[in-house]
Amino acid sequence: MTSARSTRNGTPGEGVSRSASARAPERGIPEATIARLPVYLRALITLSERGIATCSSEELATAAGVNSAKLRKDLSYLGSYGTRGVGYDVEYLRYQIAREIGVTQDWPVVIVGIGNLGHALANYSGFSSRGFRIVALLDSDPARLGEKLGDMRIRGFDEIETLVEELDIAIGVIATPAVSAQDVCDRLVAAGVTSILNFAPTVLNVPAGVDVRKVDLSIELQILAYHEQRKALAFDGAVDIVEPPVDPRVVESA
Amino acid sequence: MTSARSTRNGTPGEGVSRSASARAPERGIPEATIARLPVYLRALITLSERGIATCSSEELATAAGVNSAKLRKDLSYLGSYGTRGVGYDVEYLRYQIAREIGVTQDWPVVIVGIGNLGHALANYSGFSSRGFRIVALLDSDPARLGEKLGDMRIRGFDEIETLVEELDIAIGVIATPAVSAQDVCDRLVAAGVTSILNFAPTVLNVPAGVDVRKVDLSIELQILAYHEQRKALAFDGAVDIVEPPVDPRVVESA
DNA sequence: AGGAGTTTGTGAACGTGAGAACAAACTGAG
DNA sequence: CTCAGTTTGTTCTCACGTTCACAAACTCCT
Ligand SMILES: NC(=O)c1ccc[n+]([C@@H]2O[C@H](COP(=O)([O-])OP(=O)(O)OC[C@H]3O[C@@H](n4cnc5c(N)ncnc54)[C@H](O)[C@@H]3O)[C@@H](O)[C@H]2O)c1
Ligand SMILES: NC(=O)c1ccc[n+]([C@@H]2O[C@H](COP(=O)([O-])OP(=O)(O)OC[C@H]3O[C@@H](n4cnc5c(N)ncnc54)[C@H](O)[C@@H]3O)[C@@H](O)[C@H]2O)c1
Repeated sequence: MTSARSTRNGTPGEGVSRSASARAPERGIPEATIARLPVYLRALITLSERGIATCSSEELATAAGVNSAKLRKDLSYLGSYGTRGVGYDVEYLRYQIAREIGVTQDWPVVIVGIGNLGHALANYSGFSSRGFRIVALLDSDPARLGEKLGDMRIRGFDEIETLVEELDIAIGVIATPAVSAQDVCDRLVAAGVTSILNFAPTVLNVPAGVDVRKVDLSIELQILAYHEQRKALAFDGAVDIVEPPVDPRVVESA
Repeated sequence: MTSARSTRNGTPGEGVSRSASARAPERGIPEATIARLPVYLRALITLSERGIATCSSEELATAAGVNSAKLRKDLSYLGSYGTRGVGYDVEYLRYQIAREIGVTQDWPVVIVGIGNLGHALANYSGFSSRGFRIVALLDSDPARLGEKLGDMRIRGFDEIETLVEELDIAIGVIATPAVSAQDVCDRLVAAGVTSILNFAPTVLNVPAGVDVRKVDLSIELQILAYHEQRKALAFDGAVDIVEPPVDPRVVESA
């Protein structure tokens, strides 16, 4: 499983090579925080594009849609990049977050399964501006091979091993039907891919050391449906279904 | 804001109309549990399709990719639908979860922004089998109007108010560019939509009572990139970057 | 310089979620 | 009926995440 360890694109310089000296803020950042860093990064980019050079935690928090205390605590895990009484330098903080996430350089990405969804992803320009470069489009359907999409061509899934090695690909996107997803996943992992974004509605089994994230639209809709149903019920019949049960003391007289 | 309260499709009968008597298990189900119920539902459907009539919490948990204790606790919020010493009846539990989520009937859904992504969503057959029916495709680009997609036609965004009312639509999907997303959102909410699934990379502001969930692919990739970077660093330079900081006492001699 | 006004970074309180562990409830065999 | 074996539902504990609240650190004005 140690095929593609190479050097990858390790963030250069910037004091990580020390073993255990000076201040070392980058110990363990909570998952919940990591999931929000990209949101902060995006908010900072927006502010930057508007020509704003400095912002307070309050402003940034509003732009990111979170509580300002949470934002400050999140940022404090990265280090102390603000100035009390002033706020944060937008460009500086933007760079620090990008560096922490690891998107100061581009990550090469392969997409497997160029059907409905795969086409949309391949045509999407938003990835390249956010630290990713789609470098390969793979499909197993012979009818699709050779089809051009932008400046790329759909290639056979069999090329996966060669491509992963040659292009040093660490991240793969699965957009095949659910039945093929586990097979594709196994093959990706065997080829050396260690991070997978899965669009197929299946649970993927992967060995330790491989990260999987899933994007499941049906689940998102079902979560919305649950809450929607509750709202409807709150109007219709039982009123006290959302609110706390209202202390009986209040109605003692009746 | 109370335009579209109507009766919606409130789950019929099934003992929810009582005010406060008997056992009332459906008080407050944790968000984390709700997010997993759709996963369990999908696992049950798979088991059902394989002709399996009964399963233990252990088997279902494996199929859903979670810990069995967590699964049992999650299910216990819905009620007591298993049999000790035996397990769960697949069909029965499947129905109970579907009912709890609110997908025993179909929810009508509108998609706004029929570009790359919108086309993929509109062509996707997986929604209809999971409790949702796409009933309208809207776009503001005159060039797209009238285009046929399956058995549906793209209509102008201006029809939103009429459609929401006539078709009793509660759930909307936003697949427009980020710049338009907030406008579209405001208009959807004003028309009576109370649940929104947002694909545009923006934070949406909505009034209380409206639920928003976002699907942000760049964020997912960036989270993967973060972990990927850590893996790479663990090989390269600092080895103890993942492990706890190793007390300085150890190196006291130097 | 000093003091008023801002805003960060963080300690401490609180709430939510995960997992281990076990009693209660069932089955089936003898 | 009893007993061994199985599996659920629940309790308890710990870890994680959120929010409050405030001292520390800065700016700017007088
Ligand atoms: N289209 C959507 O909007 C949407 C929404 C939610 C989920 N999904 C999920 O995303 C996945 C893709 O959806 P889609 O609509 O693009 O499906 P699709 O059928 O249009 O495309 C699937 C593609 O994968 C290819 N493929 C199949 N097996 C393969 C294999 N073993 N190796 C490589 N390629 C293989 C097929 O040739 C096809 O081109 C599905 O799992 C679907 O459930 C799609
Ligand atoms: N395509 C992808 O794979 C992908 C991936 C991640 C995120 N996204 C996001 O999803 C959204 C859609 O992406 P896309 O690639 O389909 O873009 P697109 O440009 O292909 O399509 C956008 C569509 O929205 C329509 N539109 C614009 N303004 C509108 C308005 N005010 N009302 C109604 N319709 C309007 C446009 O006419 C167009 O048809 C974007 O926000 C994008 O960032 C897309």
